[in-house]
Amino acid sequence: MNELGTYIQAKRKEKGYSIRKLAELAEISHTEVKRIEDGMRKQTSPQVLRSIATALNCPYEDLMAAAGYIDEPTVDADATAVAGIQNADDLSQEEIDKVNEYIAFLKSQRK
Amino acid sequence: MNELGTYIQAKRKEKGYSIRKLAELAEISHTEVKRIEDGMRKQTSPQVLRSIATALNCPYEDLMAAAGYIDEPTVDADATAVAGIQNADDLSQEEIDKVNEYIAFLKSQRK
DNA sequence: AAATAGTGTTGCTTTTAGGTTACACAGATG
DNA sequence: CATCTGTGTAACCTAAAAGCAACACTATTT
Repeated sequence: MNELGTYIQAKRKEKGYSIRKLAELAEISHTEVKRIEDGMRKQTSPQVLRSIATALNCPYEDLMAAAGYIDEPTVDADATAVAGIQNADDLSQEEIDKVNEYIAFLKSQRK
Repeated sequence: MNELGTYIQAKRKEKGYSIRKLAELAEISHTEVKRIEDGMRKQTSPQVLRSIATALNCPYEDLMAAAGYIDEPTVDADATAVAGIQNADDLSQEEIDKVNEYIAFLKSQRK
């Protein structure tokens, strides 16, 4: 079983779905779900991955990454985006370093 | 002709390649290149797109986006990622606000 | 115990991505 | 003029993705 199959099966069982239930939600055949989980597909189409991602309510990018179609979005990249830090696009390297220092300072001040 | 086909053909002609030359560089059949350019493929595989991107020396992500497989990387999202701000994933809202204030302060100090 | 519904699994069929070959038309070269 | 070489295009074939139908097994229900 490959990475994609492992990922999908884990998510599916986590949700308590049967193969058929997931297939129904994703509007694809249940045999296809099984074959993907078993790693019997060399090139599962992005279209199908998108359907499964929607059905599992998990990020499409994760499935694409598990399938080897894109690089894993780095944790740091996502984290900073989620964090809501604004207007950091045109900072110089010195300024970035200062911001990172400041973040470290803030964390050290936590009680 | 769809977006992907238009993009690839434009890049190909820009490089002065014939259909056959591009196919040779990408190590796929020239008929497949033509069909993709003509938009006769519903689901061109990411594998093939990767080969074409390499042959054309253009970003794979652009082809994936043109095919509708991924979203165009948003400028803002990339900007914060590129900025290199670290360990901001677990900041509280107050801390984020302070960081944003600090960034504004740094910018105001520029001469 | 028999019927029913749910589960995973497997063979068969259809559809389509991709390759191989061949065609028609140009321009260059003998 | 005839032959090669490169261009795009189209017909045919193969392999793989995806769907359909049926199987075996379990658990529940009548």
